[in-house]
Amino acid sequence: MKIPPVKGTRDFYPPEMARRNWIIDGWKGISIRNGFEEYDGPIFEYLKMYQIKSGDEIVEQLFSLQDRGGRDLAIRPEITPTLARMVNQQINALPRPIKWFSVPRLCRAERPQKGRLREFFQWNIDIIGIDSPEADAEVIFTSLDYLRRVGLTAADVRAKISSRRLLASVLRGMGIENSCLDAMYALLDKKAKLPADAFDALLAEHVPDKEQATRISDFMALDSIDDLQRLVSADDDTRVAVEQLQNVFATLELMGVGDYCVFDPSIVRGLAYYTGVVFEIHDIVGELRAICGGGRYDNLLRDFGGPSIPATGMGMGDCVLEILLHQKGLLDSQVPPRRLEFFVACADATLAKAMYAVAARLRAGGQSANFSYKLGGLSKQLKEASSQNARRCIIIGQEYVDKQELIVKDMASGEQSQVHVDRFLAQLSGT
RNA sequence: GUGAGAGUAGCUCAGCUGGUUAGAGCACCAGAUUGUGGUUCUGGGGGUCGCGGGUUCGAAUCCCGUCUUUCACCCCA
Repeated sequence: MKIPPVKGTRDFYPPEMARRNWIIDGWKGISIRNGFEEYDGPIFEYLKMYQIKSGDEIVEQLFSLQDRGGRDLAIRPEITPTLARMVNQQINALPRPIKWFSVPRLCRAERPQKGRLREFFQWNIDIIGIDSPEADAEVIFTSLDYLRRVGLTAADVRAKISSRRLLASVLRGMGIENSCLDAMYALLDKKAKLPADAFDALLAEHVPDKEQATRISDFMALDSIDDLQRLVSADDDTRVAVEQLQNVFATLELMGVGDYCVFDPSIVRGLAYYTGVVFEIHDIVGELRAICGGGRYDNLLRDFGGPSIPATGMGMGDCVLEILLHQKGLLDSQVPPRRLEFFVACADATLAKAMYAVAARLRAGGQSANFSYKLGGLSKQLKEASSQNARRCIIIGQEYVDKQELIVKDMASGEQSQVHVDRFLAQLSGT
């Protein structure tokens, strides 16, 4: 019976595994050089944990199960709740600031489409315990630091930055009721996806007052925070939000990634827990869904039963990133190919015992080494060595029987030399 | 959950308005090559044409259903 792979999952054959490792190793390396420490949690949690902030609709998007004790569990669709739980658990013992990263494997029972699968990896970085805009800037910087590192320039990607706090105060300043804010967020979030006239039509539907709609539309058209003052009445709340954003942009400029960044009021982000700065990084054409997104969530730890501690963070999935890197020719050109240090071959089947022994001695010395199971001709063995991308071939022939000497062949240049086996191994471990 | 497209070898695909034994390239295996690889040449294995039903003398081809997949909508932590 042939069993197909599960919908929305991927098999990682060696070439795909090499890509995945390259991406994940890159994430980890960038996290560490930006001063983050790695953590992880279990791949399932209580189902309740994901209902706290998102309600029951989210349950349909979860892979949930009941264990034998009747506990309702869910495979993690995100790691932020786990992070909140872990931090709350040891909050008094943890030195601040908490700068942590993780690369969890996540599952969501959504219908798969381009850049979205049911199982994926997501790089998460979070800074907990700091409420200043510099922390938001650092999260954005670290995201860009990775993208820059893998070869994406300001001509390829754009960090679009806004603020929930700004949005709320501006909309309130325009006379939108507090109770309508969530509906407005959902609407404004669609702006980038819709043609201009379709958006205006939708806006008119939700905001019957023409003047109000025009002001919102004008606000949404801004691409610089400096132009903001002219359009909105600068009450205290707005002023603070603007200052924070200016601070974020100034810091990003100082850190050298200013040209990647732009103010974009249409960045709202889906879920309700964001409280301040929010951002998404997109491909510049806007053809793909967001490469990553994040922002400030100052209430989440409290919502999970802990003290009120500010936090800001980001998540970047591997699916969209991989599509973009592939499109830009930055994937296969950078993923390291399979490499084997040594392939040990023998000129004659009677020398096989020596071949195994030499291969084992190489391995004991920390070198990767293979040999052929088929004791065919030398030509066959070299062919196999070639297909495994071996750097050097060790050929065991009559010289080995006579004088314990190996032939060492450099596969790139074709040059070969003859050397005593003990001296060769000693040289290898010496360097 | 809604809508549209696609399923032929491991992969990318060809296969006319239904007609003998279903093809190519790449990949894989073997030989040319019994002490020297990458190139080349020759040969080989591999298919219940997604599955089930229907129409027909005859179906990879037409019809219905179903599954899978891709894309879009909803949603997007």
